[in-house]
Amino acid sequence: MSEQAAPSPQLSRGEFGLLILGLLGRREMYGYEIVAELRRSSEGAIDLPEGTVYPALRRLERDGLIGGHWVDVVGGAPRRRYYRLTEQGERALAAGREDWLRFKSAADAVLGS
Amino acid sequence: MSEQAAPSPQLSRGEFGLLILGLLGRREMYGYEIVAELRRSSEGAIDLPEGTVYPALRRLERDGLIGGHWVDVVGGAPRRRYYRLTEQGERALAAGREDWLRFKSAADAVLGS
DNA sequence: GGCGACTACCTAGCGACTCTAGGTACTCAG
DNA sequence: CTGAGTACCTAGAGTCGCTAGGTAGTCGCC
Repeated sequence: MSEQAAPSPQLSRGEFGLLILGLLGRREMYGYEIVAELRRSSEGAIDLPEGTVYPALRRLERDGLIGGHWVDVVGGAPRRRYYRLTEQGERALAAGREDWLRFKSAADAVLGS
Repeated sequence: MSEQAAPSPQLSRGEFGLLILGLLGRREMYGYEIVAELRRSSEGAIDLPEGTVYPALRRLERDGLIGGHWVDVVGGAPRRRYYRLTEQGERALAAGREDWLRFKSAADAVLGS
């Protein structure tokens, strides 16, 4: 290992980034859609403002975990930037899922629910 | 409202603080012990450095969620600062547990585990 | 023709948190 | 006398989340 710095030694950092990766693991999506889809598929429990999501998408792209491309929409609607996982992003998602499972049961043990 | 700022609109902020509250909900503990106990009861999954825990304890005390008192130890060992939950801390822990449950199932839905 | 609502993107800057990397001070074993 | 253990602490850097704006176009409504 150590071909690259581990991004989440402790989870907690980049947690929302992981959720975005989770969504993009299902299908290609654009920022505005991610905000809505996150709210919908979490039944309102996770409601990230745009000012959180757009910078997160830029970080994920900067770090090579996702790739984006512009798509023009017919009918004068604003163009969209669609993102999909890169191969590195797939691996990060898989690792992140494991981290999440570990963290979840650890936190459950501590919180005693 | 605004008798006091809501501390966790989205979880994620003060998550480790919540874990500390969870431990202190079981019994009085001191900082150094919390580090070890967190590592032990999470089976190594959560391993916070002292530089994270001590400032977190100070914040929690500053915010009135925990109260600390010094205890001298016989035998020349360093004195310890034991912390226990205040009433406000108990309430915060209960609310935090609910937040955690909501966040957990939301994240599970998104990550699809 | 003007107003609000919606889609879709973006950024600067504040505040908050985590962690690194030290430091203090004392005890005990070898 | 060196190292390991206990137990506390802090400054500073880096990162992240969110507020609060802004741009720009379309659409429906009165």
